[in-house]
Amino acid sequence: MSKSRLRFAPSPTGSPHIGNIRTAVFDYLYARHTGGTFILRVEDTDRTRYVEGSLEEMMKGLRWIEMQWDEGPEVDGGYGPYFQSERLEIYHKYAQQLVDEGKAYYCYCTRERLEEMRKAQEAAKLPTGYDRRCRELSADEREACAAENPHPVIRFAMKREGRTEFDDIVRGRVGFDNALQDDFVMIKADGFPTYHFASIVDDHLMQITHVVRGEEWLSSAPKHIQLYEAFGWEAPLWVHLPLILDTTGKKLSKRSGVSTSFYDYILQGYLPDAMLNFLATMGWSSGEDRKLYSREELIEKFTLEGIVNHPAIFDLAKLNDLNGEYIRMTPVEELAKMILPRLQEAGYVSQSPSDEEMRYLIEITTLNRDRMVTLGDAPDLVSFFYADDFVYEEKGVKKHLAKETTPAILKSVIEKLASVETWDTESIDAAVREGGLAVGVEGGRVIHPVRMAITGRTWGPGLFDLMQVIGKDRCIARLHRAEEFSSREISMS
RNA sequence: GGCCCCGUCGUCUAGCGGUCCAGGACAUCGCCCUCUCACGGCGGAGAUCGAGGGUUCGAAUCCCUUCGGGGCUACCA
Repeated sequence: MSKSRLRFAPSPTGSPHIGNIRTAVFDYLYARHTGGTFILRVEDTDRTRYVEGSLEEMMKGLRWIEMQWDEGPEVDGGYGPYFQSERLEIYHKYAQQLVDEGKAYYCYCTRERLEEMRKAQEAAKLPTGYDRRCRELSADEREACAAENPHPVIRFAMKREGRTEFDDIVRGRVGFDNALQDDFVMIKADGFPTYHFASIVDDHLMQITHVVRGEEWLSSAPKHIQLYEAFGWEAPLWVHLPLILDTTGKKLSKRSGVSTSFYDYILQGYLPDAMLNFLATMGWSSGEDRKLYSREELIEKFTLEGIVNHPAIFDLAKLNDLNGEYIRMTPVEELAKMILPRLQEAGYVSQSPSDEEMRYLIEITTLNRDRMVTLGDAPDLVSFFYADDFVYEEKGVKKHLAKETTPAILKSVIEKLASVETWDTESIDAAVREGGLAVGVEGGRVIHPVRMAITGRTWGPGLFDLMQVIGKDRCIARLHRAEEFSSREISMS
């Protein structure tokens, strides 16, 4: 049996969509699972929707999630070119073949006429579709039409009777009445092929074995099947993936509350493997009660039979949970490197960090890892490790700094801390508690004001740990600052 | 409107005639850990398997009908 060949065929019409990447994930996983080939093909047949740079973004996105294609742009595999815009002669040749065989025909109808026809059909509550006016033109008629419209399209002559049926891997047998099918356009007036035609010619020429695509393509499958029959080619296996919906049950879109742009997730700081895990388990299940899969496990376990047939709602909470898991599984040194660029951008770390800066970063990362949902959380989470002039959190001020007793507590803690010789967590712990005891408070009553003084917030890593990392001098300076602030607050009220 | 697909806890799903008065995960709630938040641990609530008919000794699982949701209906993909 020959090797599987799957293609991911996006069109460069904008920033990569999360749903498209999910389709790519399935292509990639199955290709790898079967030891086959993962192909990237660019369906740039619509010149009006072409967006500069979107292919580059797509390739960057695929590489980011570590799904390198075996054939496609920048990787010649012998079946190219992989840009449909560079395959125009091929399409024309095959289109002409069908015309010559009477299986396709030139259509001279204007857009205006088509538009009117559609309106009339809708008004009469009839199924819309081309009325096949040009399907059986005589030579004379054709000549007359050609004079009227020098840029005809080529339409495929669909069967008018019977049914077109096929087996879909995820849905089983699916069938459509041929009488309801449309004589679709194969070659547009500008000479470019439509998706329906180009993808079939290419899939055949590139020896694609499985067509994996979204369910929105299911109803146009009869066109594709009949095209294969007309050419006498063997059709690939069909795999129509369930759609990804938003929380209102509609196809995921801009207005869905969550972003559909794959890039947004990269920017936000989701990890490639978390994203892969998330995307793979949306519409596919191994049958086990499991949530974490490594890339290798995904490849090993992925089967077409595991694809579910009902749509899935995009659940950001689940993605967040997964990402947190992956962040916690990442070794600190590595995690530190991952958040480094974000901290540099925030101005916390220099462009070429010294060893000292990196050591500090790693200590901070260790302390904050459990609280990170995405890498994007890092700058805010660690801000007080770098900036001394932070603003005190409003509710913490009320609770811990605006109290009559606070200045005395802080003063006492400063005193005890000042005499600490070995700045480790045990000594800090002891000093802070002693400082509280000296003025008659203990536990949280002393720790909370100190935390506010050191971090400006009511929550965060263990106080003594973070103080140890921040250092003695800075801690004492912050305590002084808070003490002054506290006295001011009290006198003002 | 027509055609097609889908329908198990709020969400992702397991389930493929009996071991299911339905299991796991996320979210949610409570408890524990604890200086706080988070992590972690434990526990709870949450689905009459969209509904109604069959078939069968027995159905979430098979059949029919019905309702609901979605997709497509372009010289876009």
